[in-house]
Amino acid sequence: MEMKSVIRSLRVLEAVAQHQPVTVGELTKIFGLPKSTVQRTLVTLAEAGWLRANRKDTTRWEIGARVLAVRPAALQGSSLYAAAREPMVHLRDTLNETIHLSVPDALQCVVVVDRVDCDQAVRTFINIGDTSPLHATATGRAILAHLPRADVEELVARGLERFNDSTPADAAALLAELDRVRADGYAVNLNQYRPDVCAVAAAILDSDGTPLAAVAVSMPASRYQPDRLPKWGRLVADTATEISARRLGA
Amino acid sequence: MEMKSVIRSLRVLEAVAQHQPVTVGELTKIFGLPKSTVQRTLVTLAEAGWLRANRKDTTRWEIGARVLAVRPAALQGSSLYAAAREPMVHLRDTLNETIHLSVPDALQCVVVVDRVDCDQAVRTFINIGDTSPLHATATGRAILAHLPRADVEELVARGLERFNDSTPADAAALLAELDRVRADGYAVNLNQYRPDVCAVAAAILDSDGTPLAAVAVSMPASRYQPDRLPKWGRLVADTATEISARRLGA
DNA sequence: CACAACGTTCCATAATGTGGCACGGGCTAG
DNA sequence: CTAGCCCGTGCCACATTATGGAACGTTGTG
Repeated sequence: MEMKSVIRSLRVLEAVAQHQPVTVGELTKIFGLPKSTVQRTLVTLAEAGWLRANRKDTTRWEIGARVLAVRPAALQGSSLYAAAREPMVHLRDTLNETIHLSVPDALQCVVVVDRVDCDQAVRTFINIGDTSPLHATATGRAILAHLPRADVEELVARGLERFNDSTPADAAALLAELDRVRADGYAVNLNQYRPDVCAVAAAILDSDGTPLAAVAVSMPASRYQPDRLPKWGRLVADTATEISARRLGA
Repeated sequence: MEMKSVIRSLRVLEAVAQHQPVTVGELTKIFGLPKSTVQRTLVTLAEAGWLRANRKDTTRWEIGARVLAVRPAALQGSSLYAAAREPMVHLRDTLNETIHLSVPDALQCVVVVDRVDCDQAVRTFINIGDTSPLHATATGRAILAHLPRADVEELVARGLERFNDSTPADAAALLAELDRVRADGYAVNLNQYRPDVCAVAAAILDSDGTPLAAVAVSMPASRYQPDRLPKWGRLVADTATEISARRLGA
């Protein structure tokens, strides 16, 4: 409602990130704004260090380095990030599936902040920065299971979007699943968000028990084997515990 | 010169990143702006998803997750980032010193984008997002050595800031050093930028030979041993080569 | 209990961003 | 070779938009 120029500038920044390196003309088509407005916005963002002209084609714009100094608190000082790296690589080596690290964003969603790829020919593909709903994914529920009951109810009150038949439909189903997550120490998602994607996740906790993030192993549904779940769940949970411990020890 | 509100909003965003979680009052002290202006800016940034209220203390603001979807092209798809991780950990394990990954920012500076810590009691401390000049650091010169002569001259023309007596003073000194870097395959920095910090770095190249980034091992000057330089240089250069290869293979 | 400090809201003011237009350079088709 | 086109860039009168002082409500403290 306020500061339209700021909001618009940030949208432009996001568009540049998506299409970089991009020209003024391309952006005017995306936004339907006058050329001069887009141009001015780009110059301003560049002046602030958030954008820069491409070195090879100076009429194309790309994201500048300033962006890297601005990171969510969970990643600040790289404590979570650095602590997670080696355990994630180890888990990938053990399971040979893609491993993700995600952080919650204010009860809205979880965001993928890091990824370790496997070398399978068929594998899940999720980008750093991608978001997904808390209630419909293994990562989200691993985190939800460690949040106060009130927060879960707030989330339920906002409505649980369904992505297909297996997405938890109501508060009861979700709460029962969260109980199971707490009992087992890991969360599971079988095609409940993206079709054909299964995942097993566990929460990374702060010293006071607050869930800071979650690690997950995700795979195509075709490679999911129910009988291996207890073992995989334990491995993921152990990885999360190891990361929590390293973060606090550092 | 233009769009003051946008520039100011970005400064506020950066300040929040530095001090998060932070209150309106603290920010007004930092900027000397009226409370209402800061407040409005914060709400606007939050509306755009770049900021959010802290969950535990809703009067404190912190960086939102949206930021993570906006990354420089060099890191896009995380190919560099993911490719670099394991070789960096391996190098750290071999040398037990802090390892950095940095990317150049448009002939202006290099930015640290990743870090693997060692467990030494005394160690170098550089944050992700920190920037340093191209001509005065090992990382910068490792990259400069692989840029066209014209680019180096452009940089020289802009002037070479000196940080202490050992910083390269003129074009001749810098060009001679770059020749040495190309011959040896690694760059060295002995207290030329930050006092008491030594580093050995090597460039990570794209398929066409463009330098995309550089890996560096950095250590307190007290642990630098000249006789080990050839061996360390070779290890760092091998790590850079390995990262280049992994990135292209992926 | 009263004061102080803080986050939040409101609104008249003018400063600020807007976008139509025009310029110049590079590219392509005739 | 040149005419026509498209693109990035710079300008400027207009009015939309952000500004910041002042007032309000709440919290915690002496």
